[in-house]
Amino acid sequence: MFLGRFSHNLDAKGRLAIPAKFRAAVADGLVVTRGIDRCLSVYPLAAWQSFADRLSALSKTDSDVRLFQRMVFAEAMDEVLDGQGRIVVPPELRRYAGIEREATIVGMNTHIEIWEPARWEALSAAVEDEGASIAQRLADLI
Amino acid sequence: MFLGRFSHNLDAKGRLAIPAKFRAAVADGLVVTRGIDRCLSVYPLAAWQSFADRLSALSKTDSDVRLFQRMVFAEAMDEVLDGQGRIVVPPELRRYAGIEREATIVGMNTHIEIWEPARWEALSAAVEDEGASIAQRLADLI
DNA sequence: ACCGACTTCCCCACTTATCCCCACTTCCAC
DNA sequence: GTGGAAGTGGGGATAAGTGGGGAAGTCGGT
Repeated sequence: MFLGRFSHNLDAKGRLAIPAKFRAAVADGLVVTRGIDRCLSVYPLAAWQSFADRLSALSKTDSDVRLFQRMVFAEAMDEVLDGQGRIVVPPELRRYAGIEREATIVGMNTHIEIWEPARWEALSAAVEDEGASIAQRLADLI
Repeated sequence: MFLGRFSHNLDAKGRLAIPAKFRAAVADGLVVTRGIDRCLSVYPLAAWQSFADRLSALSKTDSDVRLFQRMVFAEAMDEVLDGQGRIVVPPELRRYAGIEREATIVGMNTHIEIWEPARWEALSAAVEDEGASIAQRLADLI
C-alpha cells in the first residue's frame, strides 16, 4: 500500500532515494517506466507482471493499443534498490518527465509515481478548484 | 464505533493524542487524510482498505479518475499509534485543515474527524440554529 | 591485443529528521 | 484523599536522506 507524498532530490548521478516507507514493497525488484500525464510509474515486480500481462492481452489490431504498448514497454527498466534504498532514473525517463534535480514522489496505492515538482503543483492546484465537482461525479462510482 | 467530541493539543512535534476510547479501534493501524470541508479524516486500516480498493479499481483511462486517485492517495498517510496513543499529523495536512495547536476531535461512527476548533465552533453554531430545518430536508432519506 | 577513458556500481560519511522511551501533570474514579 | 489512567512535554538513540570517493567492469581507440 503506497500512500503519501514526498520530495526527494536526484544526485549528480541520477540516483533517487525511494521513501523508506515504500522500500519493503519493492525490495524484491521494481520496474520504472513512462506513466500517463508525463510522470514516471514505478511498480513492484509482482504488480508489474500482472499489469504487463493485461496490457499484452489487449487487441493488437487497435493502433492506439500498439502505441501505448510501445510507450510503456520500450522505456521500461527493471531495477533493484541499492544499499541506500535508491534507484537510478535513466536519462530518457528523466527527460520524458522533465525531472532534473528535485522530484515529487507520490504513493498511488498499487504503484508509485514520480513527478517534476512544478507539474505536480499544477495538478494539485487544479484539484483545489475542481475537486468538489470531480468528487461529485465519481461519488456514485465508488 | 466512534462517538463524542474531544479537545486535545498538538505538541511542538505535531503529535496529537487520540482519545483513549478510540484507540482500540485503530490499534492495528489507521490512515489520516483530507476530509471534506477542510477537516481531516481518520479511518481504521480495514475501513480504508475497502475504500482504497474500490478507488483503485476504477478505470485509469479516465483522467478525472487519475486526478482523484492522485489527490486521495498522495495526501493520505498510514500510521500507527505510538506508545502514548498519539499520531503525527503531517504539516501539509495541518495546513489544509488550518490546525496549529488546538484540535477538536469528533467521532463520526465509522471514522474520526479532526477540526480546527474555530471552524468546528462555527459549524456547531450553525447546526444549533438550523438543525430542525436540516433534519426536515433529510427526513425522507433516513 | 593492449591501453586508456568512461561509466556503473558499491561502500562510506555526514547531517537532519524521526521514532521511541521516560517523566510530569492533570483529571476522574473509587 | 488516594490511586490510576489519560494527556502533555522533552531528550536521546536510531534511521533516513544526501553527497562524495573508490573499485570494478565496459567500451572505444590506438
